[in-house]
Amino acid sequence: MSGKVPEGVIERLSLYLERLMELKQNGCETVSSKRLGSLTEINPAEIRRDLACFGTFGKRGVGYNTDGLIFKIRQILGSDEPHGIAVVGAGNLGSAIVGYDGFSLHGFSVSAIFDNDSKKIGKKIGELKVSEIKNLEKIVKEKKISIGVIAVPALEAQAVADLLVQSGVKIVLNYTPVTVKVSDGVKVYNTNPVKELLYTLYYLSGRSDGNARLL
Amino acid sequence: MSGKVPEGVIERLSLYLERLMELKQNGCETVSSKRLGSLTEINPAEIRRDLACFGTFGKRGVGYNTDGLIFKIRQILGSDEPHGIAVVGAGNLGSAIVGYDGFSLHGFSVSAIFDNDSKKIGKKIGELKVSEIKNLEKIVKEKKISIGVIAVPALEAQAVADLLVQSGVKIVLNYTPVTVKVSDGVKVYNTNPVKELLYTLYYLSGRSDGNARLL
DNA sequence: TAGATTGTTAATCGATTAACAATC
DNA sequence: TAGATTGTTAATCGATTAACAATC
Repeated sequence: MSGKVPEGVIERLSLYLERLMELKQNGCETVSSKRLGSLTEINPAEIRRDLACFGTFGKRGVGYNTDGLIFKIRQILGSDEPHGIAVVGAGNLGSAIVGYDGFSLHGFSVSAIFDNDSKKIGKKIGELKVSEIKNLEKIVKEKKISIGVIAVPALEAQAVADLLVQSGVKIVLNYTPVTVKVSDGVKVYNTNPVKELLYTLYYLSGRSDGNARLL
Repeated sequence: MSGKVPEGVIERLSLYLERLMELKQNGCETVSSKRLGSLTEINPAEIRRDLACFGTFGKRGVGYNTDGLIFKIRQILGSDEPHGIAVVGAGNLGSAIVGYDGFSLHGFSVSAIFDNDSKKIGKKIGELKVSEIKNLEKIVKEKKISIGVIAVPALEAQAVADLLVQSGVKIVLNYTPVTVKVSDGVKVYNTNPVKELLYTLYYLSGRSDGNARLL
C-alpha cells in the first residue's frame, strides 16, 4: 500500500466521501464498490484500487462499512481534524463566504473575518465580528488558522496573500481574478469561474464530439 | 488533426490563453513553445502536440504569433463570441458575481440578475437592475443568454436550475453546496471550495510526498 | 455450501515525452 | 548558410480496466 499515489486518486477520494455521506444519511450501513461506482460513475475496480493505496478497508463478499470508510477517507485527507478559515475582505463576497454552509460537514469553519475599512470593523457578519486587518497575524496564530480566503479587490490580492502566508496560513483560496504567488510549502487555489466556463464552452459548441467528462 | 482530443487538452488550452494574453500585454509578438512551457510549467512538446490537435499555427524556426494564437484558441474554445450570463439571487453572492471583473476579458458579461424578493426587485447592483424571477425565461430568451449562475439559498438551488434549463441556458454555474441535476445537453459546474480544500489538505498534511501538481 | 465482493495481478489503454526531419 | 523551432513519429510512462483467486 501507499508507495506513490496516482494522480487523480485524491480528487476521487473526496467524491467518494461526498457520496458516502449521502449514503450514511439514507441509513446505508454497507456499500459495495459496485454501488459506489454507479453513484460516482467511476469504475468499481478503480475505486477498489484507489482505496488499496491506503490500506484494506473492505470485507470480501460484503463490501465496505459506510461509517468506517468515511472515517478512513477523512483520516487520509486530513479532514478528521477541525480547520479554521480566515476570510479577508468583509464585502459582498466575504459575507457570502461566511454564510456558506458547505464547510462545516467537513470540519472547516470560518473563525475570523478581516477588513481595513473602519466603517466595517466591529460590525457583525453572521456570528462573527469583523476584525481589523492589522490584527490578522495575531489572531491567525492564536486561533491556529490554517486556511486563508482572499475576498478583497483584485489590486490588493497579492498583498493579502503575503500577509496570510507570513501569518502562517498553509492554504490560500484566492477568489480574485489575478494569480497570486506564494512561497513553497503554501498551496494556493486560484478559483476561476472563467476557466470552467471556457472548458465547458468547448464541449457545448459542437467543437467536440460532446462526450466529455466534466470536472 | 482533430480526430479525438485527449483529456486535459482543453483545460490546458485555457491556461495557454491566459499566459498568452499576459505576454501580449507585455508587448510580446512571438512566443515559442519553450517559452510558453516555462510560463505554464508544461512540457513544450506537449504544448505543440496539444495545438496540433486543431491545426498548425506556428512558424518553424520562429514560434507562434501571440495575437494569432490567442485568436485561434478563442475560436477553438468558443470564446470568440460574446456570452451573456444570468445571475439568479441578488444577495451578497449574486452582488459579488456581478462585480467580478474576470469575465469581460473573455467575452463573458453578466447581462441580467434576478431575485424573488420584492424588496430587491428594481434596485441597482452595479449597472444592472434586479429583475423579477418571473421574467427570467422571457429575458433569457430575449437576450440569448447561454449561462446561468445559481446564487440563491441551497434549498432553492434545484428549482432555479430547472428554471434556467427550461429557459434555454446551456451552462449552469452552481455556487450552492448542493449538487443539482439537469437534463442532458446542459452542463453544470458545481463550484465546490470544499473539494479543493480537501484535495489540498492531503498534500499539506505530510500524508503524501508533497510533490503534487495542484489544479 | 453457494453467492458475493474484495484485493491484486496482468493486460489494456491513453497520455506525455523525447527525438528528429522539415523548414523558417 | 547556420541556428532555431516547429510538427510529428516513435518510445515511454502511468493510469485505468479486466480478470480472478482469496475469502467473507
